[in-house]
Amino acid sequence: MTIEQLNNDESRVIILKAVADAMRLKIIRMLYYHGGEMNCGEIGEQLNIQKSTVSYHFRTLREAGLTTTRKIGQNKYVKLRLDTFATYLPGFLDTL
Amino acid sequence: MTIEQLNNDESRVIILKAVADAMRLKIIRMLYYHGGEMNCGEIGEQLNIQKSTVSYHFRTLREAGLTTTRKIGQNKYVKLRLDTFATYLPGFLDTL
DNA sequence: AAACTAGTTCTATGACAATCGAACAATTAA
DNA sequence: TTAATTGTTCGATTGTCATAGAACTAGTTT
Repeated sequence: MTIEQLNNDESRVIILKAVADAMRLKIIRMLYYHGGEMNCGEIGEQLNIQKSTVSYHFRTLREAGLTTTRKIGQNKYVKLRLDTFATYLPGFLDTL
Repeated sequence: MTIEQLNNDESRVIILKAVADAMRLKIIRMLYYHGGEMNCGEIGEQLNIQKSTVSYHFRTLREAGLTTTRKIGQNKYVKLRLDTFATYLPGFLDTL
């Protein structure tokens, strides 16, 4: 079940909930100001929480359609889906 | 304690959480498309939930700085604070 | 092959959120 | 002054969310 299959309000709520968390805001801000992709570990290091928790937040963002993930070897690279932000939260990233 | 006294991320999370709920999205949409102020009862009627629940959602929106309230006699009128939306969620209302 | 590294999944836990119904307060109408 | 109306607050319930730690998978290094 991906975000695109839900009706408008359901996906909107999922997206907003995904963004409505201090940790995930930090992750989004990092990704945005970094520009491109970031290693999951790289991000996790700066958050000072367990890797299982980091993984949980990445999943939440991915399932909300706010990020994409690419695996290379044992590393995973995450980047923001600017299209989703533009559709549901236009201008939001620039306020961070 | 009002939203303006908190640091940026704290208020951001409160605002986003306030918006990340299906009922409150409906309320916001109603207020936005109606244009001006609306009677609490008027809004509540269309939501099909108990008045105590409606009151709870109004408080959540107000404490997040997303609405203001004005009491006239026994009625209460609510309107959106467009300034808050513009600052934290620019363009968001137009996506609704 | 064995040890190491990067992430995920599972289970448990504590905190917080949404809802309801009942009691309450304040205003207006009869 | 008693009814009715409009909204708030309180207590209880149910559900969801964020976190941690342990066990696990997949890929890498030695």
